[in-house]
Amino acid sequence: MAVTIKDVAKLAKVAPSTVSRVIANSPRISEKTKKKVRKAMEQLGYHPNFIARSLASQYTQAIGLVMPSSTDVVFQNPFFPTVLRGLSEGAHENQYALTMTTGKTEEQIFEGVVQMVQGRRVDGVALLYSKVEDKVLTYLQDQKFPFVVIGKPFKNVEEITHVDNDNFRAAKEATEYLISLGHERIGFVGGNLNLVVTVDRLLGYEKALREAGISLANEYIIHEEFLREGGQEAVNALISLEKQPTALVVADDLMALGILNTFDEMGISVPDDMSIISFNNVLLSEMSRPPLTSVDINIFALGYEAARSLIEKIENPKEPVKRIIIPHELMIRSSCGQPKINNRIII
Amino acid sequence: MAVTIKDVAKLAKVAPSTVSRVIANSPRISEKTKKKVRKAMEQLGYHPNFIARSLASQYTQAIGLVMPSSTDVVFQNPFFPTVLRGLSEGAHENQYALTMTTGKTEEQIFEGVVQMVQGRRVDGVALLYSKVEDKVLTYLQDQKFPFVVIGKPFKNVEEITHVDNDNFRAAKEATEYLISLGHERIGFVGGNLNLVVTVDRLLGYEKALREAGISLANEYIIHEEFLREGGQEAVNALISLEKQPTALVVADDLMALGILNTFDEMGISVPDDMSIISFNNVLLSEMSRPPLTSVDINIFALGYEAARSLIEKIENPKEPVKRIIIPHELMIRSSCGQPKINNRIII
DNA sequence: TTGTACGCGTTATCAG
DNA sequence: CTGATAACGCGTACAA
Repeated sequence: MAVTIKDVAKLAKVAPSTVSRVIANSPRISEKTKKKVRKAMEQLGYHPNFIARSLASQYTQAIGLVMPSSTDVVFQNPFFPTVLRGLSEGAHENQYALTMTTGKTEEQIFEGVVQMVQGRRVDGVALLYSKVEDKVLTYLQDQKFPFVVIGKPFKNVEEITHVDNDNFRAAKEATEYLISLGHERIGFVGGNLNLVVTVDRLLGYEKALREAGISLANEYIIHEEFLREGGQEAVNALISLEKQPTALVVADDLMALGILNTFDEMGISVPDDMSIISFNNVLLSEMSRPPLTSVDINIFALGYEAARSLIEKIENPKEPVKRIIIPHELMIRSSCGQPKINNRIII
Repeated sequence: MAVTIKDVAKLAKVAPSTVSRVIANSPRISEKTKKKVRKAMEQLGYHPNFIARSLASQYTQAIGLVMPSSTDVVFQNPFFPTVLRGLSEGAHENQYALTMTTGKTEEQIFEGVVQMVQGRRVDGVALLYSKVEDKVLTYLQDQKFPFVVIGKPFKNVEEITHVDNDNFRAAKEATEYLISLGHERIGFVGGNLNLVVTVDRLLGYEKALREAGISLANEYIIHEEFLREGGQEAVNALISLEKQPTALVVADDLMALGILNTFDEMGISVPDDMSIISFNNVLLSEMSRPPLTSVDINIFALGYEAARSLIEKIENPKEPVKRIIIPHELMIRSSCGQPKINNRIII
């Protein structure tokens, strides 16, 4: 059996409770005994047992991460390693551990969350996605269990602490950028409409067009699952139109890659024949040909702030609901070509 | 406070220990009392407290995942979401939870592992990487703590349970494939030599050349950090050679993407002027232009089997050391062109 | 400033 | 088949 607080106490000739207080660095212990106890801990190679501590103190110093369905293509997105990194850093800085749960079906995920929460395995939960009508979210609200969502909650936005980008504005700006380049027939390719982020970006796109006096065309708006196949189908639909768009707002870098590919196979040149702007600015977006103009949403910060705000909420339950908006930034590369109007390049 | 085993006991009019046995589904409890107790649990919405259970039973039903340094570019690799998926599934099937730890520096990672292990937060640990001289690995061995590594351990291969591909053979076959296509000047671009996988693949490459009677050329072997910049520098070095290689074995898909890009910028055509074969077959390898011929190493299976074998080891400490080799498969796409000898395409 | 004693929610041992 | 009772390792009133 491992060395416990009692062993340390015995060696240091103090009571176990004293050792406990030294660990907690209680100010009511004299420096002298602290030194003595610490030396004993050192000698024995003592490490506190988190489990026992959790049971006694009723908190675990761990936060639970809920990932989207692992079968979902979204899961393959480089987005996740990056949020994880942010969450990990935010958690680490506050000495919190990370426990994650996934599942193939929604039901499995839900079960996993219930286990984490009811089993008291974690002090709080971070949802790494946001979709409409989410059972998990409702459950957490009912339980009044501390949680934060990365992305914008589908409803009750005012009551749920969340970390998000202003995706509406980001999409609006992206679209406006295309408009400023002289485009008027602009298409939108989005992912699953169940994801709130898709909706937000769609709305921003529409708003920009409306403000510019460009009428919306339903056939310019397409939704496909993220990634490769999605890209292909989207392109086919778009290309078969009589009046083809000259530019595309694509809701995700990976999907944009797929689209880029399909265009290439069809001999359609990006950006000469078609401009593309997308979102997330994952590492790959600068590795494509042409490199993608993409809206950087600062994924790392999303994770980092999520961890921080969640921990804040855990440690101070009275903390008010917060909405943290991470700034975005348009990264201009080559997929929209040089700025031009009437085919004349502007300098 | 949440509902406990005692509350259930009271309602069902039995002793707490009986409830505990019902939870464990002990065969020594009559069906009648089981029913009665279960009904009470249902009524009260009882969920067992994992923490308390862990303390009493000395096992946590959780496994710890150790990721490589989060600052490392490797971390961005789509490899990780996929192993995670495998691990998650393997763990889930056995009702194990997943706890992860990362860190910016090696020291941080090490600390995290010590916390997990000594803090008794997990029953076993999976290392999601394998590098030379790893402090973490040594520590786990010293502690005789159950663990498994994904990849091949640097040393003591016979004493460490691990899940790996036969990267030596995979690289040999990949190289042989290029040779069979008529190539003789074949370069190798690998990542960090601290990673065992890099070494294995390099050795396989060399073996294939030797067996084919092709002499090794040092200037054909390049090591760069994975990913974009690495690709560029590698290409520059290769291109400036008097006798340029006609084909490249690249140790990672992402790096191959970077290389592909650089070639494109330089006006060098893949596969016409240069063939490329790489490893891992991540989703992106089919999305590049040209789509990459890549060795599929079945990343999901790596994770899945790692979880399974780790859990096996946890639940049966006498389990012998195991080496699990996941089969690989060459996915032929377009980056090596059509098979040809002496410039004549074979059909 | 330190020690004693109890409780956290379970499992496990030992009677019965 | 079931019920007391004692751990598990630590935190914390309360007492000293």
